[in-house]
Amino acid sequence: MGLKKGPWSPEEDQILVSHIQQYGHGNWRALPKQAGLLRCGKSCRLRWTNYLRPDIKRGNFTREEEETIINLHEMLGNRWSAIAAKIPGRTDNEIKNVWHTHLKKKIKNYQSSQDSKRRTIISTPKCDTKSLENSNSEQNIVTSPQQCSSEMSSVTDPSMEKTSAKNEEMEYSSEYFPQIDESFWSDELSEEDANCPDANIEDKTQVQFTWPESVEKGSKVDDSMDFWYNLFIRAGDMPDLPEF
DNA sequence: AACAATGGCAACCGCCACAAT
DNA sequence: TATTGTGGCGGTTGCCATTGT
Repeated sequence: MGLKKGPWSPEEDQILVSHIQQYGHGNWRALPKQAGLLRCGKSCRLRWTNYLRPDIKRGNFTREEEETIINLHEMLGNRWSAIAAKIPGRTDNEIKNVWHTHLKKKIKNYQSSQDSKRRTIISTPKCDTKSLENSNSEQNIVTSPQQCSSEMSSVTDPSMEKTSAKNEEMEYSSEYFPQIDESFWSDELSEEDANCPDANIEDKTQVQFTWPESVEKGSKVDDSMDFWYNLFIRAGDMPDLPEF
């Protein structure tokens, strides 16, 4: 009753900081009353942990921090507090925000450019694209590991309904997310990506089968290679794979 | 210059886990 | 064992600044 909400004023910040410096924050619920703040304890705790704590690091995230977030998110998912615990001076809220506003988009763009680079399907005579088509009646092209894996899951469980949220989850799934390289950190498409020969191709069955040069044995891309390998096995033909 | 659309971020909300009673 | 209080977490909202038309 009568509690203030919304943005904190500098005066409120000052009161909270000096009270915590003097008495600590043993009991958040009791704190605002003791400090003379018209805020709920929860609001005080959030303000302190996300903004006023002396060990908070302000300013833009460094490239190393962003990379750490991406790697940890790959391992931990949306466990922001666990991720924050590994990045000194950053809060879970801040990391969550930077993920949703910057990194998610970056990853999406990067994935599409990488998918475009290693897009499948085979123009060599050894590859039987017809059988690929037959194995997938709805679409005659498999454009990405993500798309493929979702389609395969629908094969194993045709009744399964996928919501858009689920699809988005698949889209951002890192199962086939390759190691990031320099191009990831650019907001612009690289010249190479922009000129990617299959970017505008209409007949995607004619797309050349290539692995990106950056792929190295032992990288996470190996998982997707296994995937493609299995797919070709299913399709009944196997293209020549490059040596590493 | 005015308005609309978009993005970034701080703050709030609802839920959950856990400890104390 | 059930209830209550508290802190913590992740998802969401809403404000404000910036950008586009």
